[in-house]
Amino acid sequence: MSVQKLPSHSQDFSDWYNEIIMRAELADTPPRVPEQLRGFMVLRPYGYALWENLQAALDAMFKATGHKNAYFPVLIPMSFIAKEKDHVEGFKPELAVVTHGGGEELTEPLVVRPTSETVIGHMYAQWIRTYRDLPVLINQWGSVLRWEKRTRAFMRTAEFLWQEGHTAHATEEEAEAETLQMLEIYRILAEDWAAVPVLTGRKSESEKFAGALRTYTIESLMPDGRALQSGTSHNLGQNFARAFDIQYQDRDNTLKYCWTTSWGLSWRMLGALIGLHGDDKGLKFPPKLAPIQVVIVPIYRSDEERAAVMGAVDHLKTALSGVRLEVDDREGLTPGFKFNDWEMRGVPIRIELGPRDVAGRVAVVARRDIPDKSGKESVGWDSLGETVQARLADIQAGLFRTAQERRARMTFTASSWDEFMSLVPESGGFGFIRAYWAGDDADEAWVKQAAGGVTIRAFPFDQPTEPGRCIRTGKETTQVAVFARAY
RNA sequence: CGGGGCGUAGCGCAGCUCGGUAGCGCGCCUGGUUUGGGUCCAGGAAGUCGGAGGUUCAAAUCCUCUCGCCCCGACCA
Repeated sequence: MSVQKLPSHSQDFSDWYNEIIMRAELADTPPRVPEQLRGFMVLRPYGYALWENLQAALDAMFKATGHKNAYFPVLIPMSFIAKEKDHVEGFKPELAVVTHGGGEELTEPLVVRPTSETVIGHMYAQWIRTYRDLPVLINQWGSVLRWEKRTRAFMRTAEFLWQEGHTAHATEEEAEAETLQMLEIYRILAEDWAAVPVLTGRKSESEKFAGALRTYTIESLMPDGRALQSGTSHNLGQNFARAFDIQYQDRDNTLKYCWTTSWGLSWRMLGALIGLHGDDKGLKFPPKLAPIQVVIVPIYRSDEERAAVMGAVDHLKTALSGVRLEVDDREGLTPGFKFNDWEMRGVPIRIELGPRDVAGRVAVVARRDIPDKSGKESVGWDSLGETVQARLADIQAGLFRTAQERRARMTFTASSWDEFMSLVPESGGFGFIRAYWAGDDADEAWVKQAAGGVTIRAFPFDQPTEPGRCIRTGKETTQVAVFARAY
């Protein structure tokens, strides 16, 4: 309930982001003792409610595509992690290791899961016997731990809440179809629920998941022009099946290795929607995920007025059943204060209800996405429910459209290395650059070095039909890559 | 891990150059007042001055070491 101004969303995005998360009571910082205990985050009730809404939407889509939820242990034997060569190399630097239990030194160190392919692979090896057992379609909601060096609330934390899906299939085609299907579900969550436009595509060799055959990604673009990898789906090929001996007996009576996939989306998606939709007044939550969709601010002077207004509030509550509603009946705060407070917290619609409105059996409906008076309208009680639904849908669509337009303004194409470099500032984000690419791992590393941390975010699904020249090698190619600096 | 900035009440900061025992704004508590865009008034609570060591009669202030936070890099599904 501070009256301090927020940092500017467009000018000082980093400051704005850190500040709004604390101010809106989405998250807080836990104690840092010992000093190495860094990068953890307390998710407060308002932030958790946002996560629950996201979770509900995503979980429903998982269930609708035949997946079931299960749960696996947090601690994984070190030897499991080491079974897949690329996997251990990728994760070793960020593992937290438990060496003691019950006061005794363990015979083998245990790793706090950085992801669960290994334990789940181990279990699948025991559960899968025949082609009739396939496919296995399981998802886990939980948290994982990766000892990250540079952390940032929601976007990169040491421990994070997420879901990880793990599936096993008889054929490569099925596994690939599953991988792409889950990426599409992530796209729907991002765009239709979080109102976050995302670029969909495949990761380069050097950016793919440790142990995967192919990694697909959804990439969003923050207002400061940095890319944020917002969800990934991996076709693991037979790498984990071989490492954990996940085999099935096929119709032809021979033993075959399964094809497995994994896919994960974390609370980083919340970071994306928090960062993307805000303005200098605070958050703007997309209605479909907003913890509070509508807040009613009652206005009165005398006790009689109070009684009349609060009576009307009860009436409106009934009219608005089905929306996530909060009544701000806090005493001693002026309406103006409450207006600003709820705007800061990102509530899409505010209803102002005072004696004048009660007399006319109307209420003032104010939109978070349209500032000041122009976003207000007086609506009769009878049509209030209908109007609110319509405005919520309109706000949802508007947030997405605005974000899409901004992304379009920050998406460039480069047809030569010089042109590419002219688009890249010395530091900080600048947007997406589309460019023809025929380079290899070494070329990618070279670009990263030469352009100060710019990487290939994805080879987008949206590819050109005309060939062009690779900005690095000069070779003719039909492949386009999208480059950016990432979070 | 490199470069830069900063640690003083819950939050934002002043005081440090030139040592003398801590202050401002917001928030918080109490009472009153106000309530259609961040009410006003009065009273009050709250700080090992990031930590350790040193110099000194005396340290927020000077010296040494150390820890943390933020920003920019490196690292990172």
